[in-house]
Amino acid sequence: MATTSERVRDPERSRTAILDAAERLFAVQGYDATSLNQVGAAAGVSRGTPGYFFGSKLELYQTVLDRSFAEVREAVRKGRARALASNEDSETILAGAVSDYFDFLAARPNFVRLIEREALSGSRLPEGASLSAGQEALAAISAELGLDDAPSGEAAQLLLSIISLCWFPLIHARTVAPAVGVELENGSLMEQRKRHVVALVLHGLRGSSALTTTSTEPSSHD
Amino acid sequence: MATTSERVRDPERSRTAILDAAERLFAVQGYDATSLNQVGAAAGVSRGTPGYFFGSKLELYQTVLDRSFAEVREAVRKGRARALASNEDSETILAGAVSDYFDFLAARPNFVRLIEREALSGSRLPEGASLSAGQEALAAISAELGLDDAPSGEAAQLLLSIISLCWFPLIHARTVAPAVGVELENGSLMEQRKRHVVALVLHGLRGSSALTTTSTEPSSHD
DNA sequence: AGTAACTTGCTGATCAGCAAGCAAGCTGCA
DNA sequence: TGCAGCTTGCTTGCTGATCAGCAAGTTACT
Repeated sequence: MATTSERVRDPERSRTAILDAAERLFAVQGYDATSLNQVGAAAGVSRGTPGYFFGSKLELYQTVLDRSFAEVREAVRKGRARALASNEDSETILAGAVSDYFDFLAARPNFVRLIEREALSGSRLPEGASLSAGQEALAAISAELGLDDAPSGEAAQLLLSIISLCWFPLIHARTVAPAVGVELENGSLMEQRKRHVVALVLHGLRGSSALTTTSTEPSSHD
Repeated sequence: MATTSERVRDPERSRTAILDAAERLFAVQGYDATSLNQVGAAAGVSRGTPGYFFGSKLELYQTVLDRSFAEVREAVRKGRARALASNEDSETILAGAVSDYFDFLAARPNFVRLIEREALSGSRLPEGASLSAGQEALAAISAELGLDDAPSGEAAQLLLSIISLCWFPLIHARTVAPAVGVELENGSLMEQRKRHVVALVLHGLRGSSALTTTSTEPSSHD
């Protein structure tokens, strides 16, 4: 109180504020379109402070990415643990997992946009962080489908389809979706979309070789 | 001497060369990261020529987009006409359409990237061009499923799922796909992905209400 | 000779990174 | 206890580079 000068020094708070601001700005505007000036202003510090804490714009960006991946990785781990501890049947677990993943992405537009921009920039994802999350998810779904090794890659293909279906409407809610007659701009319409995705995955699963090994030719297993 | 022919003047050729170069550069690098200098160089003209023909960078970009949409619209129209003229059953037509759409997108990475960047920029698509292509595709699939009016939006939801599944692997072949154990970097791996997508859509269709609840049983259902 | 098809010079704006500066607190020593 | 001197947190001035758009110039074709 007596020491309430204009600025309270708190490097941890500054660091976090800068990371939060940078994550949002990089996600919304992209890397190039975001200036350190903007990041500083949004974080309530000066133009030079992001550089002071993170060295360079690029290092700041990489720190943002790392933090996001860590969060995703943690979420996948927890989701898997919950599924393992559950007593539901495979279909119910899978339906719940798809629904949860849909909601997870919907709640993290910054993450989705950052990855999307990474993809457009042509770069690969940092192998450690992304692979560990992806492989954990793959292990979970493989186990659930009883395809632990899955040399055919069926589980991986299905997982990629689930991600595709959950991911796309978030990115293209204002572009492709309305063009084909699907409105997604409010929550209940997005819920409807989610139900369709869950149903499609379940129906696809029932008819696929993953559980029945009968539908498609087991052509070149050797 | 008389015609040193170092430069042949040909405005039509220059225009097209500039549009081609701009389409590629905008798709690969994005709007902001692409300078008119680069466009001119890639098109074999000087730094000022793109501005001379198109007025401004923004007008050049919009012309690029318009040209791309026109091509897509035409492709959808032809695909629909072909499907209408065919005598195959619904499932076969749908499987072929999904496969063709997958290949169509794979052959047009510039288009996919341009739309993706539009989505990330937050802008909507030009209503005329995108709606006409999307609604035409929707009409085609609705007719095929016997859901001409489809107040439930089932056909639109399915169409959006098809687009999601075909679109996503093209964008995320180097990001999400390898993270979950799906490699897509060569043609045969992409073919495998396509087969999975077609199978998933067909299985999902068989189990969905689209064919089983609303209309009379189609003749093909086993 | 006239006009369309280009090119080149210029201007003001923006940005990242560096370096210098300033201020807030801490540490050690009297 | 007090204060000098140092470290850390943070700001501001500067520099070289890039870019879009415009104006003025130049070349080719009719």
